[in-house]
Amino acid sequence: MSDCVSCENINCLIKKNINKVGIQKYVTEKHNILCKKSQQFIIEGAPAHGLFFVRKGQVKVVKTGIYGREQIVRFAHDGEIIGHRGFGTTKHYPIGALAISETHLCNFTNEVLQKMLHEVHDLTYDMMLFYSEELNRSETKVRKFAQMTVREKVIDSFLYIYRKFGQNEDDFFNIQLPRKDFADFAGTTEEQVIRIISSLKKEKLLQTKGKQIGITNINLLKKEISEHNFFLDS
Amino acid sequence: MSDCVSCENINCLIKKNINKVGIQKYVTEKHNILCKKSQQFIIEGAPAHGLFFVRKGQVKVVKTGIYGREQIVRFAHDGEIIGHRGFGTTKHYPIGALAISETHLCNFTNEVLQKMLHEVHDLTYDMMLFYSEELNRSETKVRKFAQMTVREKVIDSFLYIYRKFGQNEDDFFNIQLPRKDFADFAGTTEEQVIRIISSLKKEKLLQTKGKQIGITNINLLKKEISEHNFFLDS
DNA sequence: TATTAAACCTGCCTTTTGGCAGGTTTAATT
DNA sequence: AATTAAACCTGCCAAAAGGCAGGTTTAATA
Repeated sequence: MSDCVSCENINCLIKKNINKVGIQKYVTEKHNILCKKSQQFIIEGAPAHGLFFVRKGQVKVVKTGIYGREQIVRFAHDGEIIGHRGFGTTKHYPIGALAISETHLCNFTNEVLQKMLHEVHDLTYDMMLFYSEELNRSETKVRKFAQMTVREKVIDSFLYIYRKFGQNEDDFFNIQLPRKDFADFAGTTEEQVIRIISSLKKEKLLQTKGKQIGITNINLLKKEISEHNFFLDS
Repeated sequence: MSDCVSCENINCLIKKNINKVGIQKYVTEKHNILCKKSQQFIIEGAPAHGLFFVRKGQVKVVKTGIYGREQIVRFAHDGEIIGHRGFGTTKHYPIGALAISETHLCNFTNEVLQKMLHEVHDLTYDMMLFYSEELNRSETKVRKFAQMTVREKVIDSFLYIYRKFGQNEDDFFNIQLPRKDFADFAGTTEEQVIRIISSLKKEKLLQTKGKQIGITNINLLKKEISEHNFFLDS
């Protein structure tokens, strides 16, 4: 059983505000959910029934695109919010979400959340700032998609995964994703990703071992993006 | 001179909350600014000195992209917010903004804004919802850029301009933009836009007269996008 | 361990997109 | 009205990206 006081996700907005007056009674109303690997816990288009926080685990957020193509919006792990896009005027989730590995979630229903936000103003303010940052990230992504070559987009995806999940002592990502997922995240096809991985291996920037992928020369890889491309982050 | 009470932009978040307690003293501190045509009032990368509201006029929001390519993030007119991307953790504007036609702006400094948001909680809540909607729009745009063909992206841009600015009695957009701006907005090149305009004219979906562009068959044009593409909006 | 399915890889070709060059039209200025 | 500059247009070709086919490897399962 998880209460927010003992939670160690210090980047979680609830945890950050856990000592504010009025929040306690709402926190006791949250639900704890356990998701098995590849289990979907938000279905795109379904009525929004609240906000999720990743207590521990790995999640991918997806959106059905044109011609039914799947688009991976982002990946998330400990402390991060999922389903905030369903909050606001739209009463349906615009995205789907599923656990990549076994994942513990905290869920606040929309009713609880709404009451909480109207009472705990510091939390509302933090949420506003959070959305504001998400917006900046998203618009950076728009620019990337509009202007990067496929090679750059794929490299950018690797750097994103590196930043977010890190690598183990053997220099492989701490998360296992099929090539197809990188393609859906970078906005290209599986074949292109595979081809670019091949090139990057020849250039000694990347290594693979079965499904595992790892960056062997992070600085050179970063350089390839940042050359034309000042201060991007997401 | 403009005070918010007599303002007719009912979609403006300040106007919407003008009767809430505590807001009046901040509203008197806003500045009124008049921009001439093509005058830039936000410079990308400059320290953020507050939020702008369009009282009356037409604005384009730009972002320098890769290889120095210009990306048009969005267009704005009466009642809309500009510069909200500079609010939050970043202390610099991530975007630039300039008037397309003569434009009256209202400006709140960051200090005033911050105080106001900490006192008028309904405004903060509305701002949060606003950001949330902007985020959804932005992510829809990511998907478009990732998956649409150039033709679809250009058509989508025309529909966006049509929705936002409308057309006059002769069926031309109520805003004049060069082909290059459509390209920068759609994420392609001027030549492609020109080619697609040519095709659309032959197909009797579009008309032009000098720089002016207008949609002559909105339903057919919409259909071309919505065919593969359920419920997109932005 | 043998079998099977899924994921990965590569070569080949087609389609899409981009960029240059050089022209025409339009609009602004003198 | 003549000049000039900006915007617009088109043909041509090169580069980039995508998709198919058929193979290999890897991992899961009986």
